[in-house]
Amino acid sequence: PPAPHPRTSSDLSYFLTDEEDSSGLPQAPSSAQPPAQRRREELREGEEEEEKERKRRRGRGRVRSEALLHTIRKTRRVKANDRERNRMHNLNAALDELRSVLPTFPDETKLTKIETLRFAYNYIWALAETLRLADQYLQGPPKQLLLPTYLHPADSPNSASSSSSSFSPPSFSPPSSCCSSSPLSNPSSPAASEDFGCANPDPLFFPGLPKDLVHGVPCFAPYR
DNA sequence: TAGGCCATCTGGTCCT
DNA sequence: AGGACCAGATGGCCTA
Repeated sequence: PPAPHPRTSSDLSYFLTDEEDSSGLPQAPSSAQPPAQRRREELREGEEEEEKERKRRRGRGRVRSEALLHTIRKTRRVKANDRERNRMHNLNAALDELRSVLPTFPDETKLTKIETLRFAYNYIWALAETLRLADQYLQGPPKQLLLPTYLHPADSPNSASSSSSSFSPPSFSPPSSCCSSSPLSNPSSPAASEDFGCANPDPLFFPGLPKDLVHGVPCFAPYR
């Protein structure tokens, strides 16, 4: 697991300069306490200060010392940071969920955020295209059906990560809901995407369609 | 070592 | 007023 980020709001000392430490503000609890606990206590302190301030305001007008204002601002900032961190965690969780339903190559490193979004775009497009062509087939089967396939980000010539240009996946696993778990040939090699035809498309990737129709699969890259 | 990716903080703006 | 959202800044980690 990745090491925790060294700079988090859990460590309140990050917010305190030397100057602030000597300003008479409540000092952060002893560093012997876990940072999270320290932060919670700091937060409680700030909330208490805020409550006192509210009462004071209700009572006899606004009397705020600079130190108090500073504490209140700091408390709000810490809360906002927590919310923002949580929001980003939720966003990342959603991205992870999206990754989990996309086809992946064995031993492939995790897709980056931008790759995940672009790949999802392509993948959905390819699935929609497959449905459309399958529908065409049902209207009247052509001799040969050209099915679309998505372009894996690792294969995309316009990939966000140019560093992946040397990537040469031997096979990939389709989503579990798609078909068998047997390794499938990669339907979109860079060369194939140039001439719009993949040499060895695997029919397993197109469940429910006659094998002889799944042939000469073109490789599209709708997202640029 | 440079560049890419990421997590986090931060202040501004919008919304409820 | 407070929370959500956003974009810029910053610094750490990793890889070529």
